[in-house]
Amino acid sequence: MSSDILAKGYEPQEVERRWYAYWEKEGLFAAEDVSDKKPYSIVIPPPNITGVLHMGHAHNNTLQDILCRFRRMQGYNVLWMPGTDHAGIATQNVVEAELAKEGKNRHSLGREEFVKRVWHWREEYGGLIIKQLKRLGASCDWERERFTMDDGLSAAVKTVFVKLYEEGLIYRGDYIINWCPRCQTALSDLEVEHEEHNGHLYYIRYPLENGKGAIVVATTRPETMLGDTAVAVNPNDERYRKLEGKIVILPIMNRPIPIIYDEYVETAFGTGALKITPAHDRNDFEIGLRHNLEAIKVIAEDGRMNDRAGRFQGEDRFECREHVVKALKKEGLIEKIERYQHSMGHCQRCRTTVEPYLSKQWFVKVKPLAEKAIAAVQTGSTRIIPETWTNTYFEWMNNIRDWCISRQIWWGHRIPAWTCETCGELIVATEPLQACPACKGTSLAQETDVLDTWFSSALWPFSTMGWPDEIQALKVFYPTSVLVTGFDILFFWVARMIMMGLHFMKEVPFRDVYIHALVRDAEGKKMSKSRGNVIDPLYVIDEFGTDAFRFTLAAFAAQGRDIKLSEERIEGYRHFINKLWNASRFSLVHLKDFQPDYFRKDAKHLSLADRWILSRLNGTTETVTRAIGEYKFNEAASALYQFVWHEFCDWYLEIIKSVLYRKNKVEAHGRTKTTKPGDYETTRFVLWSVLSEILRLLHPFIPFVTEEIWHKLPDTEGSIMKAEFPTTNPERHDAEAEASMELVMGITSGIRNIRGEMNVAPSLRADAVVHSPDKGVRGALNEHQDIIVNLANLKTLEVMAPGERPASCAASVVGESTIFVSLKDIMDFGAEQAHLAKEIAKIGKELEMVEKKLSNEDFLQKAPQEVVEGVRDKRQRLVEKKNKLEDQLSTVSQIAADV
RNA sequence: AGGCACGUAGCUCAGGGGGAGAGCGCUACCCUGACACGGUAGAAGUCGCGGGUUCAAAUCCCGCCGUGCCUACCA
Repeated sequence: MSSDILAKGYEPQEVERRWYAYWEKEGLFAAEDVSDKKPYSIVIPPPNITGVLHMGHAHNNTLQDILCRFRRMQGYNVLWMPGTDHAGIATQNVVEAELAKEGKNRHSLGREEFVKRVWHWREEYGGLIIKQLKRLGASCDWERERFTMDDGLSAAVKTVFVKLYEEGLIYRGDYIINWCPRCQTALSDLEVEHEEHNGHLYYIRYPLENGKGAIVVATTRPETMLGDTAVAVNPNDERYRKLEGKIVILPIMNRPIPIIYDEYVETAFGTGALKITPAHDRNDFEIGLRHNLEAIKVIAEDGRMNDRAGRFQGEDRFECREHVVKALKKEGLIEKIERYQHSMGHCQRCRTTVEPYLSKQWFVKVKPLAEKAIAAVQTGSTRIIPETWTNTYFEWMNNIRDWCISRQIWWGHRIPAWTCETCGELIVATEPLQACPACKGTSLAQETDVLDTWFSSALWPFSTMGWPDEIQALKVFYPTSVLVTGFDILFFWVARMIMMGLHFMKEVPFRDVYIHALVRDAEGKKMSKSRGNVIDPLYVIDEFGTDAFRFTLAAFAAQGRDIKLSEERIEGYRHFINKLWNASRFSLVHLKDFQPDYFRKDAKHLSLADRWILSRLNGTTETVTRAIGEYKFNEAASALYQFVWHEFCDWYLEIIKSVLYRKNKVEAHGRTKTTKPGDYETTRFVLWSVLSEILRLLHPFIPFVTEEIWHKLPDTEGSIMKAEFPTTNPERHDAEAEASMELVMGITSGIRNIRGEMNVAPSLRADAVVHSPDKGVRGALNEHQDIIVNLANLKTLEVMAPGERPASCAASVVGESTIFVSLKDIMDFGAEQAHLAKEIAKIGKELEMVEKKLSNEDFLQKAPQEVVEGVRDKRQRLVEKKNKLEDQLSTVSQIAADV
């Protein structure tokens, strides 16, 4: 494109739409299955098809996109694998709600029709979040988009299931699981969320069979007593010694149940006697196994009492609780009721109180898999970053329990198992069989349960790449380079991927796991619909532009700290985008008709400012490259912010204006000053180079605006996505230039400071004098005095060895130099005295601390020599500065007195 | 109950044994030809509290307080 001048204001909407379409059309997101380039791969944490883009997605995917764009520009063959998750329970709930509005339910539809309906829903709405990710600028290889229920992934799921079953790592059995009576399905331990709840502890008297007294048990769930099959006490509990072998009569049910002895019972809790309901409590179940107790289910799948609950049949479990207590009270069997706070499990999807429930389910035997997964992190095959999460990972993995993977819903991967209706044989196979291998019977009933959604997610890193087939992509891109995710799914997903990856691929699924923080509201509260404090990413994008949004997320992404987001903060970074836009606009005006090839050969006579900005650019490139490599996105972002705004814009552009304008026949401030021939073109060359590299450094963070400007920049070809990410160049590092510029900037700021303090009108071009004892410093200042004159708005600047104090001026000390700004008619001696006194006081404080240090014998002896020397130097500098300021003060006071 | 993280300027946070930093906000002045979504200058912090290690602690260690989160089978 030609070097058009940029529009006055940056308009994100139009620019974003245009460039995203261009990137897609040009296939710039595509990974190569065969390539000489080094591979770099990331699999996206697949968002739920029911999801709409929220802040968590926005943050998560922005970071991934930064990594992918960065590596692509560095020349890697990047695969960012996208896709979505079928989200079993969540999606089923959504479609069921839709049906309910039509007065239907899934049972009236039947399984097959219902599943069809969900697929329809998915076709219609399931792609929404993908569209939203595109607005975020996500550079996924969309050609490869996968879905956890598509054919390939379903094949992977079946293969894994069958293999694990054959290896004895999947089994079916009757155990206590978490049951959601509303969703009517089993849940894994992880899908249950515990919350503190104000309940009661009921003390219930169970009379002894022999009529001689009773034993009192304490429980929070009286309704489960209907299914009690024992009362347990601790064998070491003196109080209950003599009850050995005794029988109690279970109230209401009038069922004789034994008193048993089990170490599990805590003597200190309640009465030290525990009612045992093996069918409705995990621990009771285990005690029941040890003592061969019957397990009586009294609650049905819908949370209502069943036929084993006697006269309470049909009542809701909580309603039943009240009625049981009432009945017990009536019989005088309630000893007391205490208020009691305890935690209760809730269904992650619908918040219903979860019921511990005895039922036949499928489980994964996790221990053997977990051991290898622990080792992988211990040995560093996979690194978890920040490291602090490894503790959490180990903690969980060491205490892991078997994973209940069967769900009694219809939307999901149906378990590939059949039961022979003739002989009862259980058959597990990837494809349906014609006949039972045991009895040759042909009446085979497929398992109706589906798998936990996370079962298919666990295979994501290799199932998306074509496994179990031997696919080229798998060879190139597995293991993936990094997984970027929030800690909330460390166990659900990350740990399980590591286990499955190791088991089936014999290799970890990712080298790094980068765990990022949560996005919260401005007060640090979790964003939630019910709180009403959510900020919609799409609103933010519309309002401020994607780039401002992305840069904000990156700038706040400090490791280990949550992001508190507010519109105000995003607005701040919109200003940065605008600043870049305008700096580019300025640059492009002056790069009109610029032909870099000519100057590339001849770019020799670099000015101080040129050498300085190139050196600083080099340092910034180094910082940014290192920081992204270490996942320190905030460091990279703030280094760029600092460089672009405060070095490039504030100083470099301001300095080169005099060169650029003169050549344009514009006399800056009406002054003309000769510069060496070729300066103009050299400056343009440096300006062009620096801007070009700034755009490339920023592109991973703010892809749209950088692409837009890139196409206006002379001598660029095609997309900035294909441009090389800047590399550091030792030749550009120029300590001397940085030192000289620091001197020049220091003197400039010093003069500006005096002007500000002494209320010199900004329009007034003042005269200034610098006294400097160092010949080198004088030389440098003389050489670059045009910079100071322009930026401090001076008429004249005189640099000389310390000598007589110029008349009617305010003074300040910078380094070894003393600066004088002539004030003539506007000299205010009182103000100058105050100004100097303030400076002296500041130095005095610093000096005091330094003196204290140097008077400490231990410090002088024990501290490293260079530290001691450093402090001595500092004292020297402070003393000199103080003396100079005091001289000035006494002179000014003298003059003030004379006047 | 156990574990983890955090407490630094009014706000949001970097930093992490020897000179307290940034952004926003605030104050003053300035519509100077890229940008008022801007410029220049300025004010502002016993780095949560107490102890310890050290010549030296915001920084390392211990305790406490506060905040947030995670894990847990005391009914």
